[in-house]
Amino acid sequence: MQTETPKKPEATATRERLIQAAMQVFARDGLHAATTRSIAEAAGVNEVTLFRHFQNKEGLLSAVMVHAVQSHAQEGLDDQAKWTGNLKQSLLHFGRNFYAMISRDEPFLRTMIGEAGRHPEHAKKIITDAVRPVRARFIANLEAARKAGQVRRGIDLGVAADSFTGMLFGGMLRISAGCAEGYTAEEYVNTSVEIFAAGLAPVAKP
Amino acid sequence: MQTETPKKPEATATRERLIQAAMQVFARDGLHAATTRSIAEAAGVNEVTLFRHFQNKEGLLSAVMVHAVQSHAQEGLDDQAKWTGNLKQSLLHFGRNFYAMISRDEPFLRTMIGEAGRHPEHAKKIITDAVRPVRARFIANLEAARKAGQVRRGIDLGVAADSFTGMLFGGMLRISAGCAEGYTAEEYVNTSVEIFAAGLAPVAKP
DNA sequence: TACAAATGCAAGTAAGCACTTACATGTGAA
DNA sequence: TTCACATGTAAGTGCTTACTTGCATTTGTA
Repeated sequence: MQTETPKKPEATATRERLIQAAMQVFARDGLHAATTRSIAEAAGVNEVTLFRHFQNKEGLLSAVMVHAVQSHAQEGLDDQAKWTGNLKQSLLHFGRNFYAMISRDEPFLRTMIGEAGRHPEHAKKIITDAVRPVRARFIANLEAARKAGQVRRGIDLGVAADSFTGMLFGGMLRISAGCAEGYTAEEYVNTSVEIFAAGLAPVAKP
Repeated sequence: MQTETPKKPEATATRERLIQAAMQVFARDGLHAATTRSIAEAAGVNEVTLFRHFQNKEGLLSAVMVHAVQSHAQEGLDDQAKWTGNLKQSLLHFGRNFYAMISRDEPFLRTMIGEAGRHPEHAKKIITDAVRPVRARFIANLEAARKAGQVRRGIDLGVAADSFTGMLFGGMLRISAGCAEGYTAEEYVNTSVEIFAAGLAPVAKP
């Protein structure tokens, strides 16, 4: 029994297969309804192997969270746009990337939202380690845009950043649930960016 | 045994107490983790009484959904503002009411979002019966504002309406989870409305 | 008073759950 | 060859779950 620190590379592979499977089953069935049996089955290993790698179901969940945060922290780093030019273009680029990211992990995010009140420590970890850096760089970009005269004053950029991502997030939840009436995800992002960019732009002096 | 159609008024009262308790326990523990035992305990009745009123747990959940939709459909009707005057004021009034509403039912909504993929029929019902009428009137109000020259052209008002409510909804999720950094819910709504109103306003001609 | 509806109470069922124990099998390195 | 590591297999533990059955008790009504 090796639990938590496998020596051989094949053990590490099994461990990662379990984490991947757990992420999918957790997202599909919910944290509570997901059974260790079904997770092991999805990973193609015996249920006992699951308990040899992780002390219990909670330990597996923690490992899933760590993995989810790590895989998210590595992306979004390819955003080296200028943000000092056309604000609408920059917002559109960021917004599309952001929407694609949250849309890809929609089932998992949905489960996490539903369970956030029941597992505050995991929710906090995701926020702290995964969304905060993305948010910080977005805010910094907005500040750069403001210095370039693209954003008017009198608006808290931290709140504005959360309004923008919240708008995309709320829309993604609606659209992925099939409750968007008469428009596509792309149209939603485009229109949202259109409104938001105009809302941030300095007022035109007559 | 009477199941589903009580004759005496006291039976109806018991049934409603069970529905109220179920709504709370479902929201607190999640649809799957909530047990019939704890629901009956929260309602102050015997567990057997629960099964005498509803065939099974699923039947209770359906009754909860019907009740939630009905109670929501009755509110929000006190919005007889003009919408042809100051757009920002109208949006602020609507936004505050909307935020207060979703904030009050936050645990329940959170659970529903998490479970929407697992119970599509219930999610659809909530959308169709509860959010669609509110959305329709909001859109109609935006159209009235546009006719009054308060909203520029070239923007799909259906998408805009969903962007606005999505923005408030996404912010509510963040704030209620304690992940808002350095601002209150009121500041969030104010800034969101500020940006959104400016984003919808007609461009100032030089 | 008699009756039926509504509830409580005690007990139990069958199934599923997380998790454990004991033992056999395969594999790569010393 | 040997041996520790990794996994599989089989069986079982104790607990909880949704849900049921039978019977006693209250309560409004005719």
